[in-house]
Amino acid sequence: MYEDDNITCTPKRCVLTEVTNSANYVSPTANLKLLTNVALQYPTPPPSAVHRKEKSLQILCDRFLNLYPLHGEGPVEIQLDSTAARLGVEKRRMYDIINILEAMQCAVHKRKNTYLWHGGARLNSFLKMLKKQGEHLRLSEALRGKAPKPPTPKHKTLGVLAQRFLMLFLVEPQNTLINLEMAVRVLIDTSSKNKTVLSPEQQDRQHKSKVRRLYDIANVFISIGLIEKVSGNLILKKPVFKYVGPFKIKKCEKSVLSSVSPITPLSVLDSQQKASAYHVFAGRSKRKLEFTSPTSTKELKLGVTTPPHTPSHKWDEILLVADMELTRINKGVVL
DNA sequence: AGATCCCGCCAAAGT
DNA sequence: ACTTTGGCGGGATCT
Repeated sequence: MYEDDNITCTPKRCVLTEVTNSANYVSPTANLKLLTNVALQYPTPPPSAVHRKEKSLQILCDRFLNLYPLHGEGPVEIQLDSTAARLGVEKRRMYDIINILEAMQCAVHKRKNTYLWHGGARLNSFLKMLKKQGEHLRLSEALRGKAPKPPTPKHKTLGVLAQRFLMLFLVEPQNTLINLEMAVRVLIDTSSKNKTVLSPEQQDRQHKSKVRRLYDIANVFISIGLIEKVSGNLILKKPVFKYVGPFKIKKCEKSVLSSVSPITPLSVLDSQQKASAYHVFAGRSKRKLEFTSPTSTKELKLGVTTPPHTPSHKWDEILLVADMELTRINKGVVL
């Protein structure tokens, strides 16, 4: 059922005697032993090579969603260990995925080893809240160095990072392209690091680490259908991402339906909603994912200037990103 | 060579 | 003390 996804074709049949040079009949048991030995003779199929892609978080998440669809019935319980086994991965990888999905309200940590899967049932409303939160954090301004970068909590950093990464898309005009460099810049809290004045070396390490995480996050976001990687842009070599959610129906590799536009309008994002909860995640644990406590915004009092709608075509998009990128490059290191 | 990011060590949080 | 979570970055792989 599962696990068959990777199989591309059936290995070519061949008679045992061809392989063993033996014409004598052997019992099934002996056969097995023989085959095992023969198999060991052959060079172990490249343990890596093509396999790396197969092991990507995106693929893994795809397979995970195969087991637990975004658009399923009622909530379902997920056992991490057994799921990991079914998917044939280390349990550690399950944490990578489930943490991000949890941050998207797709699942809730119920108890040890157990999550309650809600799928995308809450996604739309949650995205609305994320956008609000993003505006509250003034991420749009922060992106352009017009506002301080919001401090980041210490727990659930992957989940928080995922949420904030997504906020960037929600807060910006539709179709804004965002690259990882831009994102990391706002998402790294450089301001108050206690007294630890990050040495330029540590800074670089931190930066790289954050980028790694964003790659991970981007991969599951892509799997969920929230964002897309925009490839082949002529201006920037680095990849940029584009928001395409919520609920872009995953195009199944196998069957292609006739319908064309599986993209749900983003109208939901424009409506207002009272966002009262900062603590998004239920649960009594210390490892609670929380939105940054209400930023004590008394220093800068600017109205949120999120542009209403700026339908822009490709070039505008690219130029926007290019502009920001150039600005960064020219500006060098900034606080 | 630089971008991408899998893998798993090991420490913190939880029981 | 033991187990479960998950931060983190070395280095393999891909472009």
